[in-house]
Amino acid sequence: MAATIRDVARLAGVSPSTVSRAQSLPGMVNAATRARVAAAVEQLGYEPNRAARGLITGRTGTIGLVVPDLANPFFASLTKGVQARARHHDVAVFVADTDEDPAAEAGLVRALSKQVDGVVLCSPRASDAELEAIAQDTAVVLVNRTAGGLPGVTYDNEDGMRQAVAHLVALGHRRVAWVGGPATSWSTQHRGVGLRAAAEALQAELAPVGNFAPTYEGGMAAADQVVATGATAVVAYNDLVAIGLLARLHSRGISVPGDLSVVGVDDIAMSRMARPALTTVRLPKQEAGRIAVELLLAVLDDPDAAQGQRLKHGELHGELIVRDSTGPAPQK
Amino acid sequence: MAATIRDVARLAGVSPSTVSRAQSLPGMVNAATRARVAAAVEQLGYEPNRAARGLITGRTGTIGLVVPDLANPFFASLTKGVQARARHHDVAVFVADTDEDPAAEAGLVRALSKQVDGVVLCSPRASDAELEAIAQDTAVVLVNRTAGGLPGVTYDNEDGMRQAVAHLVALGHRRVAWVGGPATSWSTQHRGVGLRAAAEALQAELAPVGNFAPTYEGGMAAADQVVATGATAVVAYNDLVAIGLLARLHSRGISVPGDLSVVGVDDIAMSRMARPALTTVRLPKQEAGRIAVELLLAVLDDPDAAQGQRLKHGELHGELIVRDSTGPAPQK
DNA sequence: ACACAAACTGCAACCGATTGCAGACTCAAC
DNA sequence: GTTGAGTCTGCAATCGGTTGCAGTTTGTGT
Repeated sequence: MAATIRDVARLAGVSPSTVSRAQSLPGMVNAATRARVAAAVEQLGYEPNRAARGLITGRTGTIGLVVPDLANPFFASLTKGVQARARHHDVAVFVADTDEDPAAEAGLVRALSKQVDGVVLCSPRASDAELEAIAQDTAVVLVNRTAGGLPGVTYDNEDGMRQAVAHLVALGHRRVAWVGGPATSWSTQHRGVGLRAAAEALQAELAPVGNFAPTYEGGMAAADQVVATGATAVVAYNDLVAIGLLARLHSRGISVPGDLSVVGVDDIAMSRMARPALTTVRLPKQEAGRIAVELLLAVLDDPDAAQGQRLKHGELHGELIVRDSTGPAPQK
Repeated sequence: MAATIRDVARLAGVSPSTVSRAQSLPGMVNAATRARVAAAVEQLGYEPNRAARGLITGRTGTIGLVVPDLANPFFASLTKGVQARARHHDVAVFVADTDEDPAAEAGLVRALSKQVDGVVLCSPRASDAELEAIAQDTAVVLVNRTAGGLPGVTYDNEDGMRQAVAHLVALGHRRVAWVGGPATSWSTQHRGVGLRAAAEALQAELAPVGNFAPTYEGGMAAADQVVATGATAVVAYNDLVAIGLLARLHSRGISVPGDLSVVGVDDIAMSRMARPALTTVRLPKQEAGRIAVELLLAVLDDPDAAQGQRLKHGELHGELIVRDSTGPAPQK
């Protein structure tokens, strides 16, 4: 069994209170005593039990992270960012994966909320009302989503889409297909809006082909519909979908970018390994994770800031990375 | 603030003890009382605080998971397996990522150990002695590694490598290069042993090119050395490395599988998306995660089983998935 | 109506920490 | 030698649960 504060106290010949203070308020205890305590701590390899501390202080030094799918590299990177930042603040992270199941979301947050100080919720599918209800009794920071006045970090999807469309239009494309992700996804909606706005501004035509799973399979499923639109370029919800498109287009003998240009979103590691390497809007994923942690810790330090008017919100910008999957529009 | 057991007790008009028992030992409390408690629980959305329970029972219902790199799809899948199984047992999971830093390992486990019942350690780089020391005061289950008599789950690397070599030899390859992963990696060692044994048995020649980072970059870095060996086929430490090889070989104008056949290990999602699609030894990743959880829970239920003689250990088998990156050896 | 067992329920102690408060000690000044 | 201020340290309460033990009901047999 691991050492408790009492074991340390006994060994150092002081009371548990003194041990506790020696750790957290060193100035308050005599240097000689402090040294004895430090020696005992060292000898026993003592680490305070955060759970117990949490009961008293209300701060467990633990946060939760809820993501739709850890196998999606986008969320894996984001998780790494959260991890890294959390460790930097000496905070532990609970990770939960909803498996893209909206129903599991609320339950997971509820289950988590008791054991953590707050939760980072990524790309939640729940309604605004549900999210605000959750935020009633748990500190919440959203990622890839806005809801009510909840603090969060998002990407400027409109701007990213504008970059993508501008790139395609410059290459001579006039008709651009759009493969959306889950219909309830905030990102899908905002990317759709951004695309429509950009298409209008740049006098291109947008051809949405509907909503698909945000996966490789989703892209495979969407490919033929994309071809049927007669578009010369396509923007996919994310890179996974774009790579699925690439695969299906390849097997149908459609050349990329010769016949069709493909643009993704995210810039996951896989994208530069794709053949052809994928042109995509790079989103700073780890950065988003880091900011989410900072936001959450800030909210925890001053809950009123979040409840009141000055809500915190970070917005990150994507950057178009041009690779080999986009090229001049074919001459008809 | 979330509801506590006292709130529920007050609302139901009973004592906290009764609420506690109504939850855990339903048979011990009157049906009518139990119903009142259940209603109160429902109304308040009460969930017991695991941390507090853990102080008494010694079981927090939480386990830790330590992986080298969450951005590596292999570990992402494994994590999903752990998650899923843990949720099934109503156990929460702390995930920590060491960023492939062996020094961080022990520290993370130490930090985790106070807040969890046990830890699943994936592909640890620490020495056997260090691992056994850790296991002294924390229940540990290893994945991709054996050490002392610690319980764990591993893959039969020898058999997987045998399948790969047999496949290559059948295609006429006689000289096979081997790109190893981190030198301290248990998997690297066992795959190396398996390859040597298989090569000897099948009268092929093995050309090891050294140790590389288990990443896409590692593969890029190894490619030219592989070519220099004059081998007609190469087995890579994992799929990430294999895909890195593919990329560098492509840019050097070396045809796969025309000039060189490439085999990976893991079968991550990316592998079937690679061009050419990667032949690889598929390892059941989520399965490993699930088994690790079962093992850990079994150890927790009966610690002596692990300390004593009947140590638990799971071994999984890989399966060669033949895709397009392997073909007949070129005629010289 | 009374005794007695069985079935419930509540009291109080406990887990491992933190922290307000008060007591003990040191030391200097009068 | 007392007094007073200033440090340091320990006592005890507390957090949210769990559980051994004892007390209260309830129901049954006579």
